[in-house]
Amino acid sequence: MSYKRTLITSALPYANGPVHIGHLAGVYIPADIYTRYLRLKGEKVIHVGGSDEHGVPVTIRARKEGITVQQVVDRYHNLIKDSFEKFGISFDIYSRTTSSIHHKFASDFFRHLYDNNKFIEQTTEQFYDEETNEFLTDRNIRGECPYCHSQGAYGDQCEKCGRTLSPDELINPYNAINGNSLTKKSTSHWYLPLDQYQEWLQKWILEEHKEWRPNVYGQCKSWLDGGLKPRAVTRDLDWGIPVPVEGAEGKVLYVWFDAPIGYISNTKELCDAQPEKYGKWETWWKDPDTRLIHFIGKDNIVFHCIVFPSMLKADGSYILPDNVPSNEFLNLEGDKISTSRNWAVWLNEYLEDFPGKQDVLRYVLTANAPETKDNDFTWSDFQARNNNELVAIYGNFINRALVLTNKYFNGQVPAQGTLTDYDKQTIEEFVNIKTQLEDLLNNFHFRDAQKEAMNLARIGNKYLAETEPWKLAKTDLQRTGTILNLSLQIAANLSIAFEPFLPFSSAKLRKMLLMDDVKWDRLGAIDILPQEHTLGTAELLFEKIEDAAIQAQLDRLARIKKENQLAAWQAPEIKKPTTIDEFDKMDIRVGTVLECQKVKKSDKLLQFKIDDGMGGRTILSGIAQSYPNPEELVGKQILFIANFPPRKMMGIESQGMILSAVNADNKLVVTTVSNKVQNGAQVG
RNA sequence: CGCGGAGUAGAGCAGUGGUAGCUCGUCAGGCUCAUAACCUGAAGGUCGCAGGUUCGAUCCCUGCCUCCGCAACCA
Repeated sequence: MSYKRTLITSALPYANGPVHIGHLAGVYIPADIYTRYLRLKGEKVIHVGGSDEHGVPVTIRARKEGITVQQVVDRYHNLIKDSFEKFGISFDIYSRTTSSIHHKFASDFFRHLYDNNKFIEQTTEQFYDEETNEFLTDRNIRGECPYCHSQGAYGDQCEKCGRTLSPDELINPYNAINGNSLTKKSTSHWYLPLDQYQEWLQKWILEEHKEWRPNVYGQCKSWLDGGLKPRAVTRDLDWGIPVPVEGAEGKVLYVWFDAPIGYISNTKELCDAQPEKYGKWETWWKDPDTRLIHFIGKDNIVFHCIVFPSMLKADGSYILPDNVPSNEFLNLEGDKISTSRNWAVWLNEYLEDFPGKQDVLRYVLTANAPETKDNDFTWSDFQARNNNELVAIYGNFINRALVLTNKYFNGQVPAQGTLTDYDKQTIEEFVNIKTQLEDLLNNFHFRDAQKEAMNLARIGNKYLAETEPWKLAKTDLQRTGTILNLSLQIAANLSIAFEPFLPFSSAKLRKMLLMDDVKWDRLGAIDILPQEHTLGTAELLFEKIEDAAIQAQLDRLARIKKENQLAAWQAPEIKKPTTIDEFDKMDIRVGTVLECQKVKKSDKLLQFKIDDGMGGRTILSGIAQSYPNPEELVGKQILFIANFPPRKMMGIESQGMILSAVNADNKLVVTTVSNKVQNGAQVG
């Protein structure tokens, strides 16, 4: 397969929140590694990205926060763009779907298909809110479930009984956002008849792209086997790109129709701005010598492999994706990453907490990339990979080589004398690194490729350990020089090999080596640094990350988890009906805590001494785990049941039961009175 | 319900119809130039469960279990 240029796209992040490590691991780091790799090889390549700013969720968010939709997308577009820049995600252009170029382009794209009869028009009855003048999506309609009759079932599914529903089945449907009741209104939309592309897609994907990753291929096969149906490409909304057809007021292009067109319009924006550098946008999208690669997450497979190619095919003048490397998902500390639950490591926050450590996150996310299945990100793994791999293996090797050179050769590259058999054996181990890396990178195996690069540092450490130049320096300075020369050549190789993965560190290393140029072709060579070349100032390539920094992150997550638990809490169901007579049998009293301490050898029991106004009593209560400092209860007036029969626990007699509330986190909270009352006062 | 992906050493992950691998962690030894880093070696697995095909299955087939996605502000 030969090609002249490569067009790389990264999934457009939705401008409804900051980006997090899942986005980075799933899409942007692999895309960036691949882009940097091709650039390093001197190939023609552009990397196109941008924010997806249409669709319903941004409008909901704006309404919730009382700001305009434009303000929402501006805020997050800028935040996202800034995060990408700081992490070195090297886009040639990062634009947005609200740009005027995109609006015009997407509009023209639609119109062109429309004029060529590529759409079918269908009229359906849909639920409508007369007050807000809007049609509702299935998910925003709620009502009574027709099967289990629970309230609040969604238009697509009942949470209670799990049945799949359609909005028509709901009893008394209402708007989930404002509670308004709904009426039915007919509306017409344009559909892309995917069924007409079925046969063509089957041949194109199932026969001609068997090399796609199993998850991608399998997902496509599943959709194709199920039979494709026409898919709506317009929506009744006021936020988006107006449908460029007479009489289509109030309708916009469906966000999934306009977003991928953003890849094209952003390319156009780039090329129009710098035609001398990038040429014509059509070259990137219509010349069969261009190779198109989409980097996406697994939730986007169907749109990039089925829908968008069908759109391009419908137009007829575009090339199609050559590969769609899709990653699975990254979890965080065992739980699914979630924007709404704030369960994420946000890039903007990471940059504040770990300034200058972008490469550490890049390294960890690549080392543990979810290439074949969902993976887990943990902070302890993050720390371990930094301290044990980046610092101990890579950084340490560089430091050893430089310190030794400074010590014995005043920071000048010594001459490479006669090579011993062991030298040759070592060279043999990494001379093929270029081919190995290329094989892995060409096939999108970034995790393995990075491991291969790290292996070079291991080879370096081993070489120093075996040859022991610090000993030889006393007897044979010439041999010492050869060893250090070779070590420095390995260091120079490392800066090239890691360039796609850890661009900031590679630049830093080149500065330390005063190595001005980096060429992929030189990878594997042992004469990158010339004899007597003067090295720059040595500094540490990576720094250790202390436990305290990791603990701070874990504490933050624990706090969020607790907040979520409280937010998600629902009151338990009311018990069976009882009577006032039953209640009256309980003699509930107020008493003041005189003493409170843990019962020895018990995990759960606290021993209370209570002033009950009748000479005092001892009560045991199983709440020790909720009160690590029991003395804080001393002096409080609490409620207790006074007429339970005494009961021995852990050898102590308990004369009653203290009343506690069970909180959302299952912690028990002792009940008390709002004003001071006499001890022994009755409650009823 | 269905469809797709996944389940392999304490942790995180590769891999293959024929002796099960990598990184980290653990343990032992070596080294001391280096950010107490580095090097060598060892221990540690009925490859989710149950059947089947095969001379032989972790791999292929069937069934089941669990997790994730398709499908709620998600890459």
